[in-house]
Amino acid sequence: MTAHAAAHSFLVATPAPPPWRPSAPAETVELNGPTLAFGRDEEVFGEGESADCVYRVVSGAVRTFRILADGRRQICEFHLPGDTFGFELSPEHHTSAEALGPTRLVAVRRGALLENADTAPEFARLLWRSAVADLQRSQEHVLRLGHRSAAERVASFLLDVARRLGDHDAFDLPMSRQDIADYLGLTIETVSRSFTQLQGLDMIAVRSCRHIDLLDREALIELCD
Amino acid sequence: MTAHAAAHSFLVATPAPPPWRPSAPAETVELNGPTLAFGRDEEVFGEGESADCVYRVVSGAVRTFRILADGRRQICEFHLPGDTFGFELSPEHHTSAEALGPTRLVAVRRGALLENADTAPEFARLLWRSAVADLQRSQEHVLRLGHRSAAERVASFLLDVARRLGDHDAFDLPMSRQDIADYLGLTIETVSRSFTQLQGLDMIAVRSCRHIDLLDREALIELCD
DNA sequence: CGGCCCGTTGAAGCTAATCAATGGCCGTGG
DNA sequence: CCACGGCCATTGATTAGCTTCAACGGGCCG
Repeated sequence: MTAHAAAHSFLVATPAPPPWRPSAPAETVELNGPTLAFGRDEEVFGEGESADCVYRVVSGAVRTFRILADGRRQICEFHLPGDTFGFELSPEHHTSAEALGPTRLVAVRRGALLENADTAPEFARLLWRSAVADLQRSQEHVLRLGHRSAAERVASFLLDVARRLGDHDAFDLPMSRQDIADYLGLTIETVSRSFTQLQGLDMIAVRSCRHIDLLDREALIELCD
Repeated sequence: MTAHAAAHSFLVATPAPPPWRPSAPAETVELNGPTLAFGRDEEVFGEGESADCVYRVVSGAVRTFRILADGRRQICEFHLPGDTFGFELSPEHHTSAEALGPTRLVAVRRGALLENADTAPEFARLLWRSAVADLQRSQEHVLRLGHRSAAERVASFLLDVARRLGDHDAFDLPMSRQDIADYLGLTIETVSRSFTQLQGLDMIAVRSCRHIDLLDREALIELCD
């Protein structure tokens, strides 16, 4: 159904030479292979489509989401460079995925983990860690949504995005206010007011819509635990 | 630190004889081995403790949660019979886990997936599917929390628990109202009012605090998509 | 320069939180 | 067996915060 479906069959991912070390903070194994390119709002996969592959973000960003019966959109997760997404139990995806802007992805066939466990253990380990990492991001998102005020959700969101983009104090948000609202379970107006509020408290500076400076990380962390 | 820590070293999990079939709805591979017994509110593991094992629920139920700085408790997930929990990237657990009532668990050493991928592929596949299932439950929970009213959250929660307990119209909730509130990001009063409201709409019957009848599944499903 | 899209700001309404009190179930002890 | 006490759940009244509806502003592109 999707334009890139035919490309999947010859996509490969090979383990890199250095051995895996348990304490290494950065990935020591990389996925290589041809990348798929997507433009802004372009669909990677749709809800109900066959889930043949999982995807690793090389550059850009992706949202996975579901459209509810009343038309509201809930974004399950944003996937940033290094993240892997699309893990499914069933043969079909139960979310849709779209690129936020120009994005490059590597696709990996489902089942590659178990098939390669003996011949390429580092590769299997990487896929395993990717799935567990995806699980942990989802659990953190639950903590972000449960019984928390709008400002707390936005503060937690900004700290999370900053960390995942390299942990700098200044960064560009890859997503719109509407995306953030649909991610945090708020309205676009409430998100906007929360940005203004955090700026008034000198915790952040909003240099432009997308460009954020974290001025007081301690205060932001305290705000959301 | 925990009372059962010494037992972990000799816990085993062996694949069952029947071969794995992709389309089988029920698990065709089972984890066997000694079970750990827990009483009501007893701790399985605590936040920050070493994460040596993952756990499969044999009977009873478990909550995983975090205590926030202001004292509020966010329950990340309830784990019912057949569910596996405790997957971690880091060497330590980042949530705590407690039994809701009398509960039996099987513990599986971390790394058992990759170690056994060649010698016991069905077992490795089961662990892999368990982790992905845990991920999917977490993602469904995000959908349950994001931008939904109290009644919608409770309806979705009841349908989910009913399905996971065998999909009968009558069942007993293994958790208290406070547990439900901390799971759905609501207060205990709002949860109680939502139960009353759903009962007034003849969608459910609350025979006792814990015993629920689903009277109109269609309406409940429509309420929460 | 003009139009459009996205984000921000303002005012009013509504939902859930909070504060407070009552009711019901169950264990213990009289 | 019944009485009492404690815990949990329910219900009521008020408050706070988010949503909704509406208007304005500012950047970007034709």
